[in-house]
Amino acid sequence: MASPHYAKIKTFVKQRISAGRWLPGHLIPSENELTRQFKVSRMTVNRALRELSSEGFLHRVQGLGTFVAELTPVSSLLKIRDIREEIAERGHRHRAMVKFALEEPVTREVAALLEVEPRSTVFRTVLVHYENGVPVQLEDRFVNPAFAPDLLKIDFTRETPSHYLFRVAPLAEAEQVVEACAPDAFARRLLRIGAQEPCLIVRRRTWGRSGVVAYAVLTHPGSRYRLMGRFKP
Amino acid sequence: MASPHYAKIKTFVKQRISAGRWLPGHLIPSENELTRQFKVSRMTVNRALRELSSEGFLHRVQGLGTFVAELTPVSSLLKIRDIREEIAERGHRHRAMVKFALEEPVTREVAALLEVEPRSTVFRTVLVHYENGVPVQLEDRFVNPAFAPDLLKIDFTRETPSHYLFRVAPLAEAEQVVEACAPDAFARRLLRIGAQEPCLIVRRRTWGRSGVVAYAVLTHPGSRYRLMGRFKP
DNA sequence: GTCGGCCTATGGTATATACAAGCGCCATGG
DNA sequence: CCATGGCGCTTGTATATACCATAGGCCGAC
Repeated sequence: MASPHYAKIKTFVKQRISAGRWLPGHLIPSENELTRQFKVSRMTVNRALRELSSEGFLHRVQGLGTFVAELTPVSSLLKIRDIREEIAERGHRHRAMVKFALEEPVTREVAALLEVEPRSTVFRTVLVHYENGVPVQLEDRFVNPAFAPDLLKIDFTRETPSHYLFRVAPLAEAEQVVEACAPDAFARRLLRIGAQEPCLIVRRRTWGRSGVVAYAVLTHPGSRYRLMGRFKP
Repeated sequence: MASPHYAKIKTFVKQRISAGRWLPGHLIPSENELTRQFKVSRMTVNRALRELSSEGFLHRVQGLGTFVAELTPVSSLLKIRDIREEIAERGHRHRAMVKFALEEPVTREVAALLEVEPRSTVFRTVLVHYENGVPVQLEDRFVNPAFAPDLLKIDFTRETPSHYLFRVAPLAEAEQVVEACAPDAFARRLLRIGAQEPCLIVRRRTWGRSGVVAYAVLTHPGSRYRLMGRFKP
């Protein structure tokens, strides 16, 4: 066993969380309890839990105990990241459910956004992304078939549309508009939220070398998703 | 001296770095050296340096020593704009209503965000910004008085706090977190919206040369505000 | 019933100590 | 000359202990 004790405790706790045995808000064993379970000193347990807390996995309250942090994933305002990678980076489990993936005639609005002919067809994929079993993003994506003719052959439970598009049409530019909206019935059902829960909607257009590759409407439950950006002017 | 020893050591090291006295690659004093300087135990120094290392400020090599980390490039095209200018640019009328502007003791949360002592006081300004008479932003701002001692003397109906801070403490870095939330009663009343109207909340921290200048919570009615960013990766 | 103080469990910090492990230097011996 | 091992420095980890601060429940006094 090469890795130090505190690392083993961290791994133990992270596994409980990512396996869903300890859900957000769950009170985990106290330092003294873990001290007994792992037969190490309290300082070692303290270090493990303190680090997990600073990494955002746990939430500690003096006098009360240590809780599994609420799911408030933070994603980037400035970079386009694949949600699957983001979730994996947090040590969580990602799963995608494909609602549908097909070729359909464009609406006038989408034609304008994708800069394609009004009577052409585009690919449209609708997926729900889950983090540890909780739906965190409804992805409704329109793709210009000229840039990704094989898109519909992809198994989206293994590779996200976003990741595939990065591969076949490297990102040259992006535009995002962020807003808060009440969810429609479709989003409520797929994200398993109530009508009163606000949603964070990101409308994103991405460009490759020679034009608009995709337009995506990403709907997130307000309580489970945040966007973050840090920058120097 | 409210803050713990390890935090003081962290602050000391960060100041040396941000002041440019210790440049990237510089070998900083060893744990034992700092132990003597600060008259604390080695474990305390170890914690301070270990945390700074995990936060990316330092780089440690067993057997060699602790070095100031190389610069990690952060690029972005995002800008912090003064809302008054934004509204003026759209050809609309801006008006600000000052709800209050005073000095008050910090909460623990704000103390941590502003990186000030837990029992100190900070300036707090609460304003509502109107575009053509319609409320579009509730601004709740906490300011470190050290950077803007004369803040409360400003007439905020003529110059926004944000604009004043740009003048007296030039922006070196910023961090924003965006989320969608239901408005609380206070926001509902000031923004004149219903409970079911989602809000877009931007939490923004801004840095000057030598520390966190302000923390602002900006609440916008979802139907009247959007954030947009366009960028190249 | 209500208020206030006490008790206990929790996490937060600080210390002294110990040993492990990585790196560089240098003396010693071939 | 070079190789090797010892030594001293560094950071990395682990422990036992102590005391502080906070939250919440409990119980008695009023």
